[in-house]
Amino acid sequence: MDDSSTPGRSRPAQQAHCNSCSLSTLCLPVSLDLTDIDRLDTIISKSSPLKKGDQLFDQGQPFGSIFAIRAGSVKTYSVTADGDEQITGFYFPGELIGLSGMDSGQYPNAAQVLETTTVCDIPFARLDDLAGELPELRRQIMRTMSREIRDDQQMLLLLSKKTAEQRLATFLIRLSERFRIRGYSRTRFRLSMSRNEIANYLGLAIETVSRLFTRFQKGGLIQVEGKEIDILDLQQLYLQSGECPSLRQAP
Amino acid sequence: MDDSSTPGRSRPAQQAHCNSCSLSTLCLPVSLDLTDIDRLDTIISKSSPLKKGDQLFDQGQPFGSIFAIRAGSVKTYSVTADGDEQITGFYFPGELIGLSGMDSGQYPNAAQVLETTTVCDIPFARLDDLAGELPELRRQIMRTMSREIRDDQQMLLLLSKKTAEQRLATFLIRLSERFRIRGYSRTRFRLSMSRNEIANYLGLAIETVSRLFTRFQKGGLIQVEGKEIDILDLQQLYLQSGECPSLRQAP
DNA sequence: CGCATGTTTGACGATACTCAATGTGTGTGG
DNA sequence: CCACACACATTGAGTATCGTCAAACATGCG
Repeated sequence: MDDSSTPGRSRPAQQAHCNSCSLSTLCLPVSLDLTDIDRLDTIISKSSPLKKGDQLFDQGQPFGSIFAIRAGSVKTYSVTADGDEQITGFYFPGELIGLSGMDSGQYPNAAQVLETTTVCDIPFARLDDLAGELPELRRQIMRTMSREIRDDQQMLLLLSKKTAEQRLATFLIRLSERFRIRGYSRTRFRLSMSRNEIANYLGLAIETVSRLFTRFQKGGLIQVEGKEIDILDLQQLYLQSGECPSLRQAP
Repeated sequence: MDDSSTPGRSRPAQQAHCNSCSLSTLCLPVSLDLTDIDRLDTIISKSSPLKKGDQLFDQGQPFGSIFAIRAGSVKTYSVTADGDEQITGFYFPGELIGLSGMDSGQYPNAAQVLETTTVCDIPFARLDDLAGELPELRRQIMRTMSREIRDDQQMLLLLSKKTAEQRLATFLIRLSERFRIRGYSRTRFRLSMSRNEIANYLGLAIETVSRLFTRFQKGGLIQVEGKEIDILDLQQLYLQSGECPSLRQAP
């Protein structure tokens, strides 16, 4: 079996088709016209399905491509000097990964697949060329990076100021919103990451996360069964989260 | 006295001159040729000196410009639902602020001046136009955003995994490096932010920061006198910080 | 079916926070 | 120029939240 750590090589790369992709309103093609999307298509290749645990890229690996998720989910993480990892984000269909590698020429973090996942491989050199010709593409890339900065800073606030309870409530609410935007239920979904990964991401011990799930369930806020979660009282969860309502997007 | 919350308006804006600016190797003009820098100059205006406490922009304010620091220092912070603030970064000469406002059309955080500071006001719409014509400028903007993402993610790691001691050591080391790059001493410098701001940034209580300064001093690592700091044992401080040596830039 | 991995629950303890008082600097006005 | 006020900083004592350790329990895969 061939090495699937460099997606798109394990089998001959397939060309992607943004035009027919249901994610085009969330992903890079936003606000491109059909002609421009076709040009984007020519540089993008779709990976064969990656399976849980496959690396999209490793920390320190030379930066070459950014990746758009077509289906599945991915985590990014940095590794510290003493070997333990810090998860910096979870990514879902339509989202872009790898942009933080642009500056230094190598990925400053690693990306690993959480479940069976397919991605679009977008060679950065070619994307950059295209960005020079298509102003809307350029803007969309920048907007994506801008959003990433904003989201990371929101996480700084969470890690610095919020209690364990608020962190988990915030986490669930943000997931809920992201699923909603993608057309899924905002109250019933599957957590593709493990408790350990949730804990790591939220800066908590796994035991704390486990206890909180139990407490939220006893309080009637949620119903959990393994990775399946059902949010029973989104309103109450929102109050627990300490989130600022003004930052919500208009429906 | 006129409102200086919108710098560049309090007095007639002066044109900036990147060509003669000593920061051009750190700032936006990196890798632009002289002709291109001249074009950049035409859209940039230099602010009159801002004084401690002045706002560069407020959270939620419509996004219009990004700012480059010429002299002084600035903090950015987000405000939570219940009113307390989280500092998301400190910025020094040659660094760019405000890029996170691109996506949503309003600044998701606020920026406040820590000491007497002058900045360059760069209207984003015009910068964006210029980015369409100058590929190197486009790349530099993207690299800047990429670096911001990387730095924020480093902070996530710090807040999530490091002890109070490691956080402060890391903070001092990173400052040291940034001063070195700017041609200042890497062992003696002035902290333009208060203890409170350091504590806030590092996700600690002010008392903890104060105790750590004392402990570091007793341990012979540093010498503090108010805002003046002298790093006596950079090596040891580095060991305390738990930072990964591989991430250091080549000298 | 059994091992491995992941999750839950409990008891205990440490790190860092809160509260409170004292100490130090800085700017203002007499 | 000094005294006062105010913000900022330091130091101490007590405590709470969350992490660590440990064991039982569930889940899933070969």
